[in-house]
Amino acid sequence: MVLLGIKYIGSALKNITDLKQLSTLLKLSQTTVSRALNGFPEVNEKTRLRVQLAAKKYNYLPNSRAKRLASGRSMTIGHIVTFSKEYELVNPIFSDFIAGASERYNKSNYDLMLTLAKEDDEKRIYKDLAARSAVDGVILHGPKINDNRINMLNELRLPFVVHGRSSGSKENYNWVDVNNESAFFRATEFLIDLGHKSIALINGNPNMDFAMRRNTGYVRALEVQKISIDDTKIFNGEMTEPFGYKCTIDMLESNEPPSAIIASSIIVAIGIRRALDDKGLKIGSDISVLTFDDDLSYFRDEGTVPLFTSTKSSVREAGYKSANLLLEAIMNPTNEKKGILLEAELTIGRSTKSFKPIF
Amino acid sequence: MVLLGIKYIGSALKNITDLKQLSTLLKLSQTTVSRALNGFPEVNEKTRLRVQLAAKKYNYLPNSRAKRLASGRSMTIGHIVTFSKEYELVNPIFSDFIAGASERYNKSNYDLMLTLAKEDDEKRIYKDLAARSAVDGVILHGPKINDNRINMLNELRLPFVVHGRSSGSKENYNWVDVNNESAFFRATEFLIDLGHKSIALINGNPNMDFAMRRNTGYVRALEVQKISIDDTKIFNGEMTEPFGYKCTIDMLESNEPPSAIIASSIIVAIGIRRALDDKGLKIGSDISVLTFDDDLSYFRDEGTVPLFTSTKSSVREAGYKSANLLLEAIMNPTNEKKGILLEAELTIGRSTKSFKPIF
DNA sequence: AAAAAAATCCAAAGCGCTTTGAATATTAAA
DNA sequence: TTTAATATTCAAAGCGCTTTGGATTTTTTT
Repeated sequence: MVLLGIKYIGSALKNITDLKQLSTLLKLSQTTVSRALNGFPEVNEKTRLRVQLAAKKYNYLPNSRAKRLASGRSMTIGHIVTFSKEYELVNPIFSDFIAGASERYNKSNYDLMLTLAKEDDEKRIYKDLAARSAVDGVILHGPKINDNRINMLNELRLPFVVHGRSSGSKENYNWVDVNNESAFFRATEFLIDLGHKSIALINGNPNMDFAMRRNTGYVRALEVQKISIDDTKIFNGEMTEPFGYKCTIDMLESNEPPSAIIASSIIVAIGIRRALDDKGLKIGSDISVLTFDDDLSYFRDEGTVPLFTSTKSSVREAGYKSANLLLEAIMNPTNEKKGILLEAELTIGRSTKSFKPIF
Repeated sequence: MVLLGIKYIGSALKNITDLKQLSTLLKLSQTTVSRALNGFPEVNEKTRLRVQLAAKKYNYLPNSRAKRLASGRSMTIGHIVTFSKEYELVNPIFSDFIAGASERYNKSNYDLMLTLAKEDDEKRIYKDLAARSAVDGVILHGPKINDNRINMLNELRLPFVVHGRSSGSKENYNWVDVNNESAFFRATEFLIDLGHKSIALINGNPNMDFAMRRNTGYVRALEVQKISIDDTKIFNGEMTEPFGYKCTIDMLESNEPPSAIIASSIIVAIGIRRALDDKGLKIGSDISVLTFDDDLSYFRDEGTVPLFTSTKSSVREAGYKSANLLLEAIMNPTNEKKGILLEAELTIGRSTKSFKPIF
């Protein structure tokens, strides 16, 4: 049984799957139906309502593939997440970052395309995305010092936003970053105020921009207080739990263990805690620990007084803001490039106490 | 300066952006060029080589948007990840799952589309994806007992693979799951063998299928040994670090603390450890802890003897296999539905010791 | 009431590919 | 050498939308 071009199976009405069906049903041209659904002004409001109702009734949604081709826009944002070559590490902060970004994309009907790649493949992937015109823009994760991906993306004329920044880069680009330098300056200063003089830093890989800035903040605070920098207490590496553990054990087994440790990630801090525990030391009272906290959802401390004293900044919020900036840049390609700097807040927990000698 | 349809800027040759340009350059029809690039047999091998070389030279890649429309396939797999309504939690295991899936997709030039959504929106999203024909298939995450999403996806005729299973569901579907029942049976049995009689279980949300199966395995092991089940020692909730902490504190402050605890996630186990530490108890010697371990990359224990005794199964591998099964199902729609059951391995660490009374 | 302006709608072209069906060139069989 | 079979190529249609330019209708102005 066929009625007005719509097939019925029994009494249940079948979905309409393309514009043509819908327009013949409504006795309108495809043009008008398309315009009605896309909110163009040159269509009578009564007609628009009729169209919208029919679309809803028959579960019609425009075919994404066709829409993307016809409109010349992919309505898709690419995120390329790399894992380090040695280990196959996927940074868990990206889940929360993407949760924030996704929230923004949903509002504008953009899709999110995720590519996981080995570091060596990353540049090829950007080039491919641009060549095959698969995305309208990308988010650049984990910028390094002097990151030449930025230069490359500018040359590709692919709109992008950097999550973080790249010191040394001469390029002009959009970015969303947390004030790492200031966060770590304040963190270090806070520990010095508590009387600590030997403060270790367990940081990310040294080629990462955020690690460099954090190091700068840390060093500056020590210099202000005329405390000499002890290179044996600065660690750089992949910010895993075992890394935090190992660095801490090494220090505790050395001649002069620090009285306080600053960690670059909550996951590292968890490793530090395990090491202290193994050595029979009490966090806070024996050794103070302060961590940068991305506010990862599965580690969110719900207690009134959190365990870790931290400089906290929501990576999820960074995701939302990055996405927002990128969509703006896509809509208005002539916009000036813009940087958004988020401040971290220092939250006092139970992991820091004023200095008292224990060794 | 225009040469053979290709514009030169200075001496640098400009990329070719569509088939037409490439085919006129090569003095071939679009048909032939398309076939040459897509590996069709009806094209001379010399011609194919010539085409491939030119494509590479001019950085030509077929426009994804056009290709998807013309071929009728999206070459895209959808992953819908939900966050629970109360908290906005994004499960970190999904990073590693997706890393595995992504590896498989890359091999077949599929893209991965990620949607994060509130639980309430999920069904609408599946319907939309199907209606707008945006993906060729989806992976269903976090199946619940009697999950009606499965029924819905079958009705939508959208190919899918469930990561996990759904007990009670009468539907026929593809799935990849770890043998949770057996893993937790063995874990419990192992602790009983060590002399433990009071064993707590900190599990996921009770409506989750995996949580139910784990509970079943745990209960069965106790029953086999004629140990009565103590409901006050079974906890269900979102598997966060604070949840592990809180459950443990509650038990330790009760009249009869357990001598061993089984955790459903390494993140919960970290919370347990913190609680034990706060109460001055030593993990392993005072209270044994055994955890299910998804082998999350950022928590991977590199030491020779890992801290936690665990039943381990790589969620990354599950991701790869799920992706593989889905692509198979898409290629051969008439294939029988298939289930893949992964076994977890019991790895002995330092967090479990034979029972000795401490209270 | 006719003319001008505004509102509403439509036919057809085009997005950049894939794929069908036919044409042409080459090779094998008679 | 001719014919049949095979290999290779091509022109054109079509995927399901958006968008252009024009046609038609309605409203406003004179």
